[in-house]
Amino acid sequence: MAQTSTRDRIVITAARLLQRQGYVGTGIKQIAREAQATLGSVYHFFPEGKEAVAVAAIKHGDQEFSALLRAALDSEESPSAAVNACARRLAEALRESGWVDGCPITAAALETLGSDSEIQRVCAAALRAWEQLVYDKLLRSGLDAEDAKDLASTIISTLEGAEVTAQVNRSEEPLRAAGRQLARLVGSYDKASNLRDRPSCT
Amino acid sequence: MAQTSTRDRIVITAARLLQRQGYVGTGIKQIAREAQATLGSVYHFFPEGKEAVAVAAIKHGDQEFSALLRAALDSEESPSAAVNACARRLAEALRESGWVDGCPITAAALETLGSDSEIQRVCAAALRAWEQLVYDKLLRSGLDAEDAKDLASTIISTLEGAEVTAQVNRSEEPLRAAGRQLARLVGSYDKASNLRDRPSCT
DNA sequence: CACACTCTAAAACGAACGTTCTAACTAGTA
DNA sequence: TACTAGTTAGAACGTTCGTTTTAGAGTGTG
Repeated sequence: MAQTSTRDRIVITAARLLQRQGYVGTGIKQIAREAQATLGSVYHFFPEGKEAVAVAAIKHGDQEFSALLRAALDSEESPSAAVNACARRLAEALRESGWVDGCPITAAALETLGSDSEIQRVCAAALRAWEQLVYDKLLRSGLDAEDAKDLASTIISTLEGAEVTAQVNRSEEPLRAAGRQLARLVGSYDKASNLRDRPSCT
Repeated sequence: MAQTSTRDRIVITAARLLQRQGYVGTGIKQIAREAQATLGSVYHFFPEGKEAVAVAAIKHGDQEFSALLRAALDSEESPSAAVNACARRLAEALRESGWVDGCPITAAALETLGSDSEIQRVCAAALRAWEQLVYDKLLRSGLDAEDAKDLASTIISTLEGAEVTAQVNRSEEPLRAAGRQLARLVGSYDKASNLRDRPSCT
């Protein structure tokens, strides 16, 4: 962290703080302090002010989360096991952070719902990107396009919600339960085709 | 609203604002203004300050959400249809509010994760209560206790997450998709027993 | 050396924050 | 009328907010 550029330190620190305290709860002076930068540096790199810092930070969090999701999805071949792996990795990361580092965008997204700020748009884009990752995995596994669309949306929603529930309860269990149930749900689409092809049950 | 007591107006207004802007994003002066009360009144009824107002507001939102959930769960006999009804009613209410009135506690819960404030505890209690409502419905429908526990947790998580996704995307679709998938998931537990009892497939 | 450019430092601005305080108004009771 | 308790009104305190401003280092090029 000492050899990273000042700009990177600001973005990374802002991402962590936004994720934990939300947009309004995070001061630009706090970002500067914890990033070991000065207020002048922050406004030098982000002359448009706080919102620009937040947008960059959310994009950073988006990519980090995408990487985690991609790794988990690629770690298992079957889509149901892959989805379960996502939930398990999220649970692990959440516990290790002391239940504070959850979804990088939820808090900021909820606070800026009323306003039509740029923050809204990057959050929406992040959600869409994550859904696309899941969607692609499901398609590669041979699911119907329409089924995959509904499923991918639900999987992201469930992971999102289970993460919040896990944070509030300070427990991995909501995420683990969500992983199990999502695996069962995804598996039910496989089984449907299995049943169709199985000669003993038609 | 004109004939409700000042205290009630404060609580109801605070609940709406907390739900839309979160805890730090909602000022105590704004609460007083929009509740048509004065700052003196607010501190008269809540001498402990902002946090006490928030706790009362969140408890109010909890009960309102519980009522909606209970009504939806009771509107259908089969558990899968009931869960789907929950999602549909949430989608309806969300659209009617212009995508701003989502889950009454998520925003406040996320902001106060680090601190061990009373707000944390009421939010956790609310989540547990909602889960219990779903759990009871599933038990009444004849599911295993262990299955019902996992399922109820996942259902609440999914509704929670789908609501956020729907808000960010300004669309009912995430909630409707979640409702469909949750219905399928719950139905798969029914079908398991159906399959077991069906003579043509053993 | 001088110059331009990037980056950092620190002080200061008005506005809004949560909170406290005192004063006044409105019943109801004697 | 006088007294009390419950409620409202509004000014004021110190602090922090996001932002602006001005000045000063650091570095490579002419």
